Amino acid sequence: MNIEDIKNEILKKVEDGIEKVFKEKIEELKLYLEFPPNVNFGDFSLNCFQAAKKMGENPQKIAQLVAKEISPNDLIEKAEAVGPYLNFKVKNDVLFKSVCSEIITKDEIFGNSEIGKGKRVMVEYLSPNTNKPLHLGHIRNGALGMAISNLFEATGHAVIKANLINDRGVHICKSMLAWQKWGEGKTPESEGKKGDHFVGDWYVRYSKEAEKNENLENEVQEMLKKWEKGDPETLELWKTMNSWVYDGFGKTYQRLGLKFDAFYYESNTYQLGKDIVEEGLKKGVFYRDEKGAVIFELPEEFGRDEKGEIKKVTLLRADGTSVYMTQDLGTALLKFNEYNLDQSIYVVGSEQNHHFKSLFKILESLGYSWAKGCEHLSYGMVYLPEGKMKSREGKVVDADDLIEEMGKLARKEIEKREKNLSKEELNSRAAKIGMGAIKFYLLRVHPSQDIYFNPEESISFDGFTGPYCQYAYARTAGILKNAAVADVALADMLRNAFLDIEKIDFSLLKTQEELLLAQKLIQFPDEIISATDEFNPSRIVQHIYETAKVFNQFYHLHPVISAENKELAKARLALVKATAIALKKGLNLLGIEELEKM
RNA sequence: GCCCCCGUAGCUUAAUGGAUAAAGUACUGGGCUUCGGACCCAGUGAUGAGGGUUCGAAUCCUUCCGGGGGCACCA
Repeated sequence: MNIEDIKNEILKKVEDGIEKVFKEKIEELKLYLEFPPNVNFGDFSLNCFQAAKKMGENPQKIAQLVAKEISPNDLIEKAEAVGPYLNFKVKNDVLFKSVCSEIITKDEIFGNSEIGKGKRVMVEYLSPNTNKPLHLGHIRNGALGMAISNLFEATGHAVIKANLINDRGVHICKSMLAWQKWGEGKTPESEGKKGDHFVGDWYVRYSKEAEKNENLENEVQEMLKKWEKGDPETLELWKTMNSWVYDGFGKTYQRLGLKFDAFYYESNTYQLGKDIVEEGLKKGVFYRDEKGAVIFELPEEFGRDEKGEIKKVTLLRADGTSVYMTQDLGTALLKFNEYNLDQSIYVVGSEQNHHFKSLFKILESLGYSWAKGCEHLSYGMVYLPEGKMKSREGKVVDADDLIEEMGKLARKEIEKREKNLSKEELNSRAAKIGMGAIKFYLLRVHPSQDIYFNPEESISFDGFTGPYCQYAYARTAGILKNAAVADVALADMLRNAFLDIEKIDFSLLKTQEELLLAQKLIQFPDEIISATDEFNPSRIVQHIYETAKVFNQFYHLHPVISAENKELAKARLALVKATAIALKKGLNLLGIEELEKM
């Protein structure tokens, strides 16, 4: 019997009870079980408010009368009405056996579901510009993008992770112009610099020079026109500098554990965008204004501008050059054409809420039926202590610097505890712990929440942090490893991968900590589904943290290997194994690696 | 001017309209003869202000106060 079976069986009892007492058609009530907020309320609970509303009955009365109908059996120990709630306590041995054997049998696929089976989803994330290195905001975006992709995969969707590279435009021309003017033929190689940082330096140089020289702006516009016309020299420079950037980005992706299945380049999609604009003109969805620019009028729901006029979006400048929106139209169509998507998710900051709302409205107005599958996963800004990050002013937390810094701190902590580690082992552990801390810190709050980056808190390894959860996992690994050498019977069980789990006497598990732990494990699969539905990985963060916390409490009070007797040791070992699997799964969903030793 | 988001403990956050508002951090005090102390236990401490809807509001509506983001030819 697995967890789903238990829930279904309880629900069946409830439905039978309601049918008997109230003669109601239970199909229309759509009953479902919840998890009570407190261990003392049992393992599962039915909130009677919903049913009461539909039945026109008093929720207390429903809870009480139905409770009387449900007598204890070999599954249910107690059904109890507490106010408007109907709480269920499942027999401990059934509960522990179900959860442990299900998790251990499923192992890596524990928590997975098939609710998204047959659905194709694209997650576009990161989407960097090729004029400067990645910064803290990109790390948040990358962490979110990977976590969301992992969640959709775990719920059975076919996921395509896409990176839309913003490789053209004025901003790119700025670094190109600066290098052309003052670069003296230098390269990342000649300067011993990572390519993206090298190019970024020229972007900063441009901004500084432009303050003194207004004419530079015109030169940049000239360069952009030359680029759009396909001037060979300009294209050559563009290709060279972009290749330096990609080289640098590749290294950062690897450090961050970011993966992509598809790359889109705006230099490839803006032409398609222009075609769509032409088509929209013909259909009369857009119009040309007196200057010659192509315009879309937003509907009333978007509000009015300061003059009280309807709001507009420019789709093509009067000189025929494309804008951001032009490119996004092209890319959107390309995505759906190439991958036959059901859903297309854009992981982009909340400052672009208006842009994406407009984009989706335009696609809908053009009559694309797939437009309703477009969704903006909007996330909050990352603020530095001094204010918003501004790359033009060099006020950013550089991604590579931060990763390096976190690795250093983790290394220091490891060396405090364990000397004489090989350099490879030390660096490998430090990288996992450092990255775990950053990702956890950025994912632990709701995506829409702005983050005020607190350097001290972000580098902490104590409390509600990634390393805390990794540490709990390392403890489970320690127990499993030690059990294998300490005791023949336990070693046998581990070697057989708990094949004889049926013989374990789970009725020996009686403590509150063991029960709390089992409840956290039971709730995990539902959390994965909710986190996916809500586009909210912080639910997983919260849940694995709570699991780790309960495990630490259990660990502190109840010895496993040296338990009072061998049978109890076996049961606890199975619970530890199940916890290990769940913690690893949770961390991996967040893109955080687990460690056997820290 | 208009639109959107936010305001919970000193600080950072949590809570499908539902059970005693939950954690971390900071502060105070306690815990290693034990499978790893990056740990565990205890204490102090909160829904910006007013009005409304509801059996029930941190959550919905409204006014005010405070903070952030956005408002076509930047991305």
